[in-house]
Formats: sequence, structure tokens, C-alpha cells
Amino acid sequence: MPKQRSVRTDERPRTEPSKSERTRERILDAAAKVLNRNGYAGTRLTDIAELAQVQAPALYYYFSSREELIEAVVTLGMARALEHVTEALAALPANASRLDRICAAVGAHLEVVLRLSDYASAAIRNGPQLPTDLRERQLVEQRTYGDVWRRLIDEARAAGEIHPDLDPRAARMLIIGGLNWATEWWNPNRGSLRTVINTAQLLTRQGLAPPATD
Amino acid sequence: MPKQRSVRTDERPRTEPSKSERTRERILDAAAKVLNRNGYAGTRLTDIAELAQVQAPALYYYFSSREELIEAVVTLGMARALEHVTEALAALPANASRLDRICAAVGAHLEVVLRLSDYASAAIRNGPQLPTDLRERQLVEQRTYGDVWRRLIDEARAAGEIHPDLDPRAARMLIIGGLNWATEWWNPNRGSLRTVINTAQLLTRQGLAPPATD
DNA sequence: GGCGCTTTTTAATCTGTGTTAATCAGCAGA
DNA sequence: TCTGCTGATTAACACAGATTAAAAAGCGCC
Repeated sequence: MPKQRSVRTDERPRTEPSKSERTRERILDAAAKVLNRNGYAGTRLTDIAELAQVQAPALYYYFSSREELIEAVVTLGMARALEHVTEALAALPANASRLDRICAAVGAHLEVVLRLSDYASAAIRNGPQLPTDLRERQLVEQRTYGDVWRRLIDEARAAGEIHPDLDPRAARMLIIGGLNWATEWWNPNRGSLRTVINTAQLLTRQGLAPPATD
Repeated sequence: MPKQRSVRTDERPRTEPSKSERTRERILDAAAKVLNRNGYAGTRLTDIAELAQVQAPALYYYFSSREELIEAVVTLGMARALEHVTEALAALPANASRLDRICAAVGAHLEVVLRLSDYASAAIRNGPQLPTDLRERQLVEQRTYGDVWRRLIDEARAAGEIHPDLDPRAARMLIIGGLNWATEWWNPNRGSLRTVINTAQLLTRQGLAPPATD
């Protein structure tokens, strides 16, 4: 089937993935891991192949070039992050405050970056290192994701739930940056994900809050 | 003089830097810039050379290998960050609160990362991508730097100036991470450094603060 | 039990880049 | 002017890693 497009037919996965599809996934998973650890330029086909337990040229059966493989990882990563955060927001009760919504996004972002997907962190962290053409396409997706956050902040601000002295853009990027950076230091053995999420949410909630109106 | 060691003689810079020293600096500056933009594996000698306006083999007059050059950048970077933050803390009035001290560190970190030195951001951001031997030496310096922050947080916590529900390590890393990430998005044309620093400081101060004792 | 399709491998090629060797330009001092 | 040092250059080498070519291995199917 491959060699050109993995045509996303609309069927649910009623049939479990074929062997070929599983290999393809193994390769993507491996690529995401390597990309995460070594950065764009440091991502070697041979490393990916080894992790995926195939020979390097086998990658070319599924992807037409190194760059296409990496792009697939990045695209999937951005999509997963967006999806997970969106779902978390949708799951919120209707009466959640604006700050509640932001905290939910904080938690979801950390989850996807730390636990759910190497793809997401690979995509987010390597953005600036990508070659320009790839970078541009990634930026489009990143902006879509950023828009979700922008809106969260804007609405909260409009509702008076955010300290007026905070620059919205700077605050947003500082928060997201802190979350992104977590992949650098978080180690499941040294502290639970819950701890990190709780701390991040408290930090965010208090950090953004307006002065007590008294 | 070079070819082995740039023996740090103890003299103050009473004599302005020789031509050789200036070339060496140009090379280091270029390396820091490239390292910043392209990551460890993406840092090519040819790019550095071009930026520094020399031919690639000229680098070998000053450094014995690519790795040694990069290590020099990383080491300098960590040192500068530590130095700048330490100075900022030392300049604080004696009656500054613990939170004041933390905010000063936040400001100083942002300054060094965003304005003062490509070295610092190169060093901090590329840590995880470095080859293991280099990485280990960098980690030592990074821990020294981290200790400064750890102590700031611990003391503040002991003084009751930090919310007890926050995990100290997570909070520290989230904050520092947010600052580090700023190099990815901050653009001097789009907003002043002051704005970013103010926002970061307010975010931090409020984020860490304990619940109103009432 | 050989035929044609998919999937994967082995062997070979090509390119980019770190590094070395050999050489050159400038310049200070004798 | 010759000599020797410093700071660089050009040419050449070596090797790693992406890509391609050709062949092999599975494997369903008649």
C-alpha cells in the first residue's frame, strides 16, 4: 500500500493494523524518540532504523526521504497536542471559570508532552531547528495551537480574571515555555506527573490572578 | 600564543585585545550563535567559519577540535549566566524579601539569556543534546547554577514566602524553563525586554506566593 | 509448487563535513 | 635582507550517513 500515501480511508479501525502498518508506526515512534533526544540535525536514519528494528533503507519503503519522515512526526505531534488539549477543554463543566480552563490546558499540555507522546514534544521542541520549508508548515500548525491559548488568555483577561499588568503574549509564552521545558528535567522516577501538574497549575493560577479586589 | 592554552594571565585588560584574541572571540561568538540556532549536531564548522569571516581550518589554530570549541562556548555560557545572576543578587539591598531575590534572579536570567549572551542560551538549551562526556561536564556547571536557585527557593519556603502546596523542584524547573524558552519566541522588535521581565517577575511572584494569611 | 505482489535486505554510490598537510602572507628583530 | 614566528589559506583525505539499485525473502493464491 505505501510508497506514496497512506490514504486515510474513513473506516474506523475495525480491522486491527496490518503488519505493514505496525512497521510504519514503529518507525514513526522511533523517529519521534530520536528527534526528541538528538534534535533535528542529530536525527540519523540509522538510529531510527535500529530502534525500529529494521535496516535503514527499509525506511524508504514507507517514506520517500528523511525529511518527509521527520515532517510526518512533527505534523502528528502538533495534531496530538492540539487534540488532547482541545478534548480536555471540552470535558470541562460549563461553569468552569476562565482560570479553570487555563489550568486544564496546562495539565493537558503537560500530559501530552510528558506522557502521551514523544511526537508532541519532538514537534514543539524542535521547531526552531527545522529547515525553513518544514519550519514554515510547522509554524502554521503551531499558530493554530497557539490560538487556543491566546483565546483562553484573552477571554480570561476580558473577564477580569487576569492581572492587568501582565503582558498577555509574554505571559502565555512564559507559561507554555515552562511546560515545554519539562521534558528536559522530568523523570518519572523522581516525582509523579501529578505533582508536576499540580504545581504547574497552582503556579499558573496564582501567577495570572488579578490583585484581590478587596 | 594559542595552539594549546589561552593562559589566563592575571593582568587586567589594560592592554586592549590583540588581533589574535579578537579573532578568537569572533569565532566563539559565531559558534555560540550557530549552536543556538541549529543545535549541537547542526553546528557546522563551515557555518561558524563563515560567520566569523575565516576559513574553516583556521578554527584549528585556536581550538583543537570541533568539540573543544563547542565545549568552550558551553562553559563560557554557564559561567556568564551564573555570574550575572549572582551579581544581580549581590546588588540587592539587604532588606530585600526572599521573593524579591527570586524576582531579581528571574530578571537577571532573562537578561543574560535574551540580551547579554548567546553563550548562555546556547549552553542551557543544548545541554541534553551534547555527547555524554561533554554533557557530564556541563551538568556539573548546571548544577552549580541550579544550586543558586534551589537555595533561593528553599530559603523563601523556609521563610514562609512560598505556597506550601508547590513542589519546590517542579516549581523551580517550571520557572527556569519558562525563562529559557523565551529565546524561542522573544523578538526585540515585537516587545521590549522590560515587558517580558516585568511579566515574568509578576507571574513568578504571584505564582509562588503563599495563600493570604488573612 | 510455481507466480506475482509486498516488504526487507545487502551492496554500492554520492555528498557533506571534520580534519590534516602543506603552503603562504605579514611582520618583527638582527 | 634574511630569519623565524604568528595567523591564516588552499588542497587533499577520511569517514559518516543519506540515498539508490538490485536482489532476496515472505506470502497469498490459483
